[in-house]
Amino acid sequence: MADDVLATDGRVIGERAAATRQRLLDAALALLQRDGVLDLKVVDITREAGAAPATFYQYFADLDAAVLALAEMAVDDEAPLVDFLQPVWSSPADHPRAAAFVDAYTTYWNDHQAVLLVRNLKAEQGDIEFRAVRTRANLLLLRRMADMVTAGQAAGRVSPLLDPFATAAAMMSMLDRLLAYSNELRRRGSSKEAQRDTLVAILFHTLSGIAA
Amino acid sequence: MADDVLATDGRVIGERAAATRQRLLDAALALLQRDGVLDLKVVDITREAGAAPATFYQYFADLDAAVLALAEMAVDDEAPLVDFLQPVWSSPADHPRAAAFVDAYTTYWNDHQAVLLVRNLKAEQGDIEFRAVRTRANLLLLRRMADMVTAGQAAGRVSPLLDPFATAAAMMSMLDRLLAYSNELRRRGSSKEAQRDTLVAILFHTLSGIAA
DNA sequence: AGCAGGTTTGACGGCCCGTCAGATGAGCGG
DNA sequence: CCGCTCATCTGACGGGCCGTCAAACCTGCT
Repeated sequence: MADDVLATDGRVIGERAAATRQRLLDAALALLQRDGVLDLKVVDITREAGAAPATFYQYFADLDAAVLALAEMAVDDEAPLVDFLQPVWSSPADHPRAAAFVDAYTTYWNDHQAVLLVRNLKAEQGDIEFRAVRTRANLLLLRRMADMVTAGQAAGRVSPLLDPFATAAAMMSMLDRLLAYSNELRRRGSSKEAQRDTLVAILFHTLSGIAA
Repeated sequence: MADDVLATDGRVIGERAAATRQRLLDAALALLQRDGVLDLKVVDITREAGAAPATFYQYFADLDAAVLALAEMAVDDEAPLVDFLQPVWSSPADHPRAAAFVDAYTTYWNDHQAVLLVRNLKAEQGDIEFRAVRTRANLLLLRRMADMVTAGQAAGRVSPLLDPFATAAAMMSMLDRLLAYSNELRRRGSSKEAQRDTLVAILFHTLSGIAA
């Protein structure tokens, strides 16, 4: 399967076109980070990229398609995080692994925040394609966390009341949102370190069943 | 303090005007729920409300101001939820209280989802006013949860590693986001009941320190 | 040089924005 | 019932962005 990039009209694009497309994506990302989705305009993107407005539509059906492409780019960066969830946390000595995971996830989130916020909004509003990218991005991590819960339950450490997949999703949700919330929390008196340690403690206990 | 509603030009508005303003808000809410923020247009709002486009600007400086007004309306509905967090959960017999809280919060979320999604997006993108409404909406619950953690720590049930406020925020985050995620989870094999029970279990254990 | 693609563009009709100046409605003194 | 006044609403407009053409432009090849 050739996953060549296609233009809007379906033709496979060449080197020059690929470069233009990439310039457009770079410009879109920059504007997204600076102004947010609600102010993202294709005119601005093309201006920023030094192209004519019409060029944009050669490569993207509309603004959504471009943002979706940005979301695709973030998928790959999430996969390596799964390494921090291996092997199953089964003793207090594994606590640092949870900390390392939280730190790595925090970095990932900070790098991609602007895109992830839109991706999640669109997904939650019911857009099927954005749901799909989100799922594709998270699935490795979710499955791995669910496996940890299942293993913990088999070993009698984790409460059997927990649904493994729902638990995994709850942990991911907590991570995502708390990071988005982070600055406000600081203003209310929880230092970044306290936030981090709290996340680590909840995550470690929930997935391993081991008291902190 | 008279918190009379003002028109854009600063004058206090009368009865007829108040009704028009409300019709505009109702229309905006309906469209927001149907199409999402990204497709929300003032022309559509006024058309839906049976008014001229210019009328909209009598009462709202722009689209944001109207959405902010909708977010304000959601604040009041969140306050009553604090009753479910009283008194402090201190024995396994309090488990049903956690369940009742999750159910009530779920209802609240479902009723206001469209508005809450935008409010959170804007807040996370750094908009100060939207941050303020969000904080105002959540603060009662957050404080109460933080108090529960503090009480649990004093009683030796809850790990001292947890920062009370950060823990509260983590729980709220988990609730918000998991609800947004809910339908997708169902498709992956976690029933609504399993999701609910999982949320309840994590929430109850984290805030009370009591194993499920 | 000349040709054949792939690639970019200028220009256009259409829609939405946000703002006027003026029209419409409602209450009130006569 | 009139006519006045002030609050409220509106039609119409310049400006900007959207999305789509047909035409102009590049680039590699013969």
